[in-house]
Amino acid sequence: AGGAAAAGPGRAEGPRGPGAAARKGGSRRNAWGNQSYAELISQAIESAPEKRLTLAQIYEWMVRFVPYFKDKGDSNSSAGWKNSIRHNLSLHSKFIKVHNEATGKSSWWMLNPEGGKSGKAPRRRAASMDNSSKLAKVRGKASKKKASLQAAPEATADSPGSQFPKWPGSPSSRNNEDSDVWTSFRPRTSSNASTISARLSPIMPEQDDLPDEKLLPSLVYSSASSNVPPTVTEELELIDGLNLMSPSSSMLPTQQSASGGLVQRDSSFSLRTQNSAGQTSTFGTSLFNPVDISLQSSVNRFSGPQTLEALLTSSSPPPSDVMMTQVDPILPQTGSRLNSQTFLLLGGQVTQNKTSPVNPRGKPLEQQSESRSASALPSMLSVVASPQNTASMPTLKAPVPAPTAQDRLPTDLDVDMYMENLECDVDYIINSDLMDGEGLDFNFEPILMSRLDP
DNA sequence: TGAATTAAACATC
DNA sequence: GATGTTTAATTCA
Repeated sequence: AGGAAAAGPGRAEGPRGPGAAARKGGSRRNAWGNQSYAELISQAIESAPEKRLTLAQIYEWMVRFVPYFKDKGDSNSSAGWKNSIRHNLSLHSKFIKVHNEATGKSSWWMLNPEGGKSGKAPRRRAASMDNSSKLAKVRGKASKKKASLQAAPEATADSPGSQFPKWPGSPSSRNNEDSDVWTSFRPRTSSNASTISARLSPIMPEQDDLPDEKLLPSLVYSSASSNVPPTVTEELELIDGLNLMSPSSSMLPTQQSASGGLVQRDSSFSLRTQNSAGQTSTFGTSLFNPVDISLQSSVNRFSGPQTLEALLTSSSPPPSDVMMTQVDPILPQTGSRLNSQTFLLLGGQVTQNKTSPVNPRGKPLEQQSESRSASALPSMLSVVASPQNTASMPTLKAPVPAPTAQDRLPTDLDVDMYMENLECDVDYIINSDLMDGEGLDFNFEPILMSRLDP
């Protein structure tokens, strides 16, 4: 769940598993550290407010945030690793490709909300297929691909999951684009597609009842880009007629977070710029890491206990430091600092960075900064730091201790439950207030019940 | 043995 | 040429 990043696994717990990699004190698994390409990619995507990046942006991210690739951005030295990046994107089901009609360029790559495990796509491993079966199983890749990419979305309407609901809120989503935003899941993930789309709905418990608390964040969010003009609201509503509608305005800072992760408005803290191609680049903020992600999730879901606590008690001190981080994003000069920060996140490779105050690329940051350096400002905290999220800022201070089995002791649990209740209530309230009931059936009952169920 | 890296063939735009 | 998909060889835990 939660894609690579979020969910438990967060990574392919392969033999080299999470642990191995990250902890393997000392030795690095790869030249850049212990993270796998898939993890790096996941982080890159996660770092984008919209949780999606084009291939080129992923490359960029690598070059900017992973020292090892810093000097390997040129075409000469990049062939290899870029090939690997592409290979990984295609190979792992945790990455999904979303058609990018807006720019007419490459697709967006996102994390599969389904998690896709780090693993291999369902399809993969046709390993020992003979040619004939291979061809058959290729699922008419070529043709189909083309069809899916060019034909109207509804083309495959019947094939379960081959379709994806409109995807509003693309960073670059301009009104007209929104309507065209659709995804074309590769056959590989088609089996999940329906599920995925289903998950867009805030309440998607049925699907696999999994208490997968972390699924949502990664997907649900983007619909919300706050830059989506009110007029777009209707479109948003198309998606399951749920949560997506709030964006227009209404959401108040606190409400946002209160909406229980159903709608994450990130634009507020995302840095978004347009490059020459007119393509909007948004990068993000919260950089990586399962931890960070979970943090994000928590935030979205009302920030979890701590925040709530803070809210309720209003005793938590305004995280001034947080503010600072939030600010940094503006400057290019933060490059070095950034990097170190980044690195911290990148699997604890602090060593490497720390020592090398990186000057983010010899070249004038400006250009990049101009168009995307924003990305760089991975003030991992920004997510919460945004003014809008002020309320939840405190969360940062207490970097969510990944809930361990122990943490999940009754007591905490109770608190969580309590929180969750609040979350739902708030949600309910918000929704009712903002949506006039409009026949939207937000029935949290089941959820609550099940959660409360001892 | 499976996950991951790397290389490369091949297709599409 | 960039982007994507696949296959295969190889390494590693």
